[in-house]
Amino acid sequence: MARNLKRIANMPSIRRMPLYLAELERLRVAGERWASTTRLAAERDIDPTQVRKDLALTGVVGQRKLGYPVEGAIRAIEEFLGWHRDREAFLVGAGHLGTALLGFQPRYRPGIRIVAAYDNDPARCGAELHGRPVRPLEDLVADARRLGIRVGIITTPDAAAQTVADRMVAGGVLAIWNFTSVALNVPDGVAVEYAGLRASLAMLSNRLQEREAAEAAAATEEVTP
Amino acid sequence: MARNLKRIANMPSIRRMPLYLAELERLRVAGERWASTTRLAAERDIDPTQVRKDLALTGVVGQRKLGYPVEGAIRAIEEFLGWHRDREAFLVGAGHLGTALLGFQPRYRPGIRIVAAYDNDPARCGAELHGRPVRPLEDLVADARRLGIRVGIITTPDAAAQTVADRMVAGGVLAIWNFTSVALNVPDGVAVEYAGLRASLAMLSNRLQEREAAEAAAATEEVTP
DNA sequence: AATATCCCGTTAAAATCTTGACAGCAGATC
DNA sequence: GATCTGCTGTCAAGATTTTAACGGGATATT
Repeated sequence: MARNLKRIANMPSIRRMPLYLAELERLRVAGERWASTTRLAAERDIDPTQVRKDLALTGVVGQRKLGYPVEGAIRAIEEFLGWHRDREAFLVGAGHLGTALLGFQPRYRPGIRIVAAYDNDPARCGAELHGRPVRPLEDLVADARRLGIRVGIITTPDAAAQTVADRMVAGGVLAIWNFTSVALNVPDGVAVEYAGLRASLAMLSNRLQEREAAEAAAATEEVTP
Repeated sequence: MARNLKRIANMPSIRRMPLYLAELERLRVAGERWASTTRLAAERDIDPTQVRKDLALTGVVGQRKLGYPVEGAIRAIEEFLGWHRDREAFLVGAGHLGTALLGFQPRYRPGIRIVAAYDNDPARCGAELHGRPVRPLEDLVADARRLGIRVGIITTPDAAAQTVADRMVAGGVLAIWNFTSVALNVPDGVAVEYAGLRASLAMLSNRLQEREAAEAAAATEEVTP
């Protein structure tokens, strides 16, 4: 039974959760106690029914006429995603992107707490980056085992990605957040999630092209109506 | 007709394009001339038919028995996404993340070329970051108009996002790559794409929880089979 | 030359995801 | 206290996306 919890929640729903969370947190800060899906949906251009279905996945129950309790919904989503407690993570690749991730406020990388960074470059090792030590890559496996690290983040150049992933797996990591464009080869039990910066950039380019095509079409239309 | 190019391509297909591109570029570097969807798909855990359908969108045509021409497919995808030529872009928010984006190799932010950064903090302005000038936010609108900038990137804290977006729109920007979690309010003609770092993190957390649940279930099973 | 194999491209079926419809209740209004 | 409104929760329909099935040509093999 527990084995078959697969596919209870669908992917798009999970990807939308952070949107709701952000909106709900804004409402909380504004002092609101209740949030209706009507408002939530309008902000993000989603169907209200969709929002209700998504929220239903988290177990939060709404109040007719009022909506969902802001605090309760936030807690429910966070628990659903496992963001109510931070997991310790290692980051490999202390370049620009890695440094940026280390510098993020906890609010911007919820669910994880990066406890150490690793790098191949001896010049970078030994130093501290935003309060976290930068250590040589060789130590990763032993450190991960010792500390029971379950989450790894890869922000290296593409060329190093597979090697790093191998070490993470050897160290017992179960989930890898991959910022490279390499298709990582890992055993079945390990989850790899592609950060997908290029994917969202692809969407942006595509939509920009649409806009420009529409512009061009409109211009043509004026000439030949 | 040109008006109705909407919904020719579906969203998931577009998001997958960069994966194919990365794989094809690896093959090109390896000296391969042909790429079969069988191999492409196996790498990324996608159905081969899906890959063929996606590639069909770009207009590239394959060769029976051999596959798709590596060079041709790369060119086709790049043109489909509008990545064959870089668009000039402004970046606002010269913090950690903004700096990281400025420092990326062109290969890692294809389709755009960031020509200047803007920031609210006078201490940051005037300097250069990875060869690009950092200018005061007040200048953004005029600069964007003068240079005909179409793409804006927001890497500010959430609080500043809407103000920045307003200025971008005023400056004539048509597409915004939004790294904040704010639901931006923009006119109809402007496209906003959420970078969605938190969305992919949500997926990762969810899958990690699945793995751990599976572990726990397996452990229980041993006790009570 | 005939046969076998590989892989594209298209059409059909299945699965997933989104949107619409509506019953029902809580609270506000009159 | 009756009515009206706003919002939840669920079921059904619709749209989109993925997977399966298969015909057919190009190349290699015997």
